[in-house]
Amino acid sequence: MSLRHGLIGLLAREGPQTGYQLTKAFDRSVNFFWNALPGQIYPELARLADAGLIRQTGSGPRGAKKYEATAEGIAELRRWITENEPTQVIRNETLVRVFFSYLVDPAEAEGFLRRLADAYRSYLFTLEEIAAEHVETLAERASWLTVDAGVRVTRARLEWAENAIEEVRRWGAKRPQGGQAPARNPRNA
Amino acid sequence: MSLRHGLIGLLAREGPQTGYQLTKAFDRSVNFFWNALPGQIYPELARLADAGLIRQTGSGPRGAKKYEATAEGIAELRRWITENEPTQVIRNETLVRVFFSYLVDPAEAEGFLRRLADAYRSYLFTLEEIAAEHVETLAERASWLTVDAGVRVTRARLEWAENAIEEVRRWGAKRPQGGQAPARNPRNA
DNA sequence: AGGTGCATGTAATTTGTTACATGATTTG
DNA sequence: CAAATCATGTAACAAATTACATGCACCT
Repeated sequence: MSLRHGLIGLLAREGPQTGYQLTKAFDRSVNFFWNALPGQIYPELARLADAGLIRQTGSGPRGAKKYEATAEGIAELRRWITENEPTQVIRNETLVRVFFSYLVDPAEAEGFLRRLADAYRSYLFTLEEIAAEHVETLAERASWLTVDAGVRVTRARLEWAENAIEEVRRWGAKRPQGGQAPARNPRNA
Repeated sequence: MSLRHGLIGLLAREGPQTGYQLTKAFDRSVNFFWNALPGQIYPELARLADAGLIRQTGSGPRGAKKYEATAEGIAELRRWITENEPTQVIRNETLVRVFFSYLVDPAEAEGFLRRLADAYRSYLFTLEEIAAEHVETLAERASWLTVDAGVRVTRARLEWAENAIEEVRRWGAKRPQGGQAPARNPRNA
């Protein structure tokens, strides 16, 4: 689990924050590679404070609690960053769909891939803009590395999708295989 | 959630199976992009049967239940494959580590990236072997597309990691920033 | 016949999502 | 001051992981 480490890290990186500020900070940075919603962040902050990895330093406007990372929290974060790689979780819904896409009308599969390619293109554009921003501190350089990873991977995915569209177009001639013939109009299914 | 769809799909693709056979089939195919353990698969099969998306057709050796996909199940799978893309979940622990890697000794960060690059290299090798296998049916072609996605993305990640190693080497000269100075020997932390 | 591993499953726990409740602040 | 929206949180639920229990089947 890296939500806890992401939270400690953001506190270490950007100073004392309230839960709300952290959800915003998540959106702007870590959220590119780790999603988290308020409903998970608030309880996790309470648990982290219990565990002594973060500490409440004061209060914000409306009963808000400001937290900061403790030395123990930062030590734990450091330990986690360099610990042995756990067998990593792979969870890619898109590829599950593609794996079974031979079951649907090739035109629908193609449409799906086109929408996907569009999404990759616009995401790539966003990432490239961020990657072009000026970078100075070590923290910014580390952050830039994650953006660069996003750029390279998204580029690869886009090229893949464009290729896959061509491949699926070639399926157009044949009937889809397996199971019953797909409904031409899914609304009636 | 695509576990349920993965299970229906494997039953549709490879005929009636027991839970155990499905966990094996998972390992060989879908597992490359969607992890699932027996502890999740068995209960899910029971739920799918309840919902009428799969059906028990017979029994295997030791009280094992053989399932097959029903027409309803396949219809649901088709519907899901082409439905509008849900805002996709991003969850990449590696990048969380890299984002905060400026907190640790650059030598440790470099070591982490080197192990990562090694893992990518051997994974890439595996995928390239699979991609070179002979492909014939539509189902195999769809499967090949997912392997090709893996190859391209892993190649991009490997190139990224090799680049990132060079970048992190440049950090070596400077002190790590933020928080307290990292312990040189994490065992004493 | 007894030991080993195969195969199926359950239970407890953790993690993550969704929906909602509440009050505080700002804006018109 | 009323309406909108900001901000914090909880509760109910769903999904996923881990650890474990059980018993069959095969081999020697």
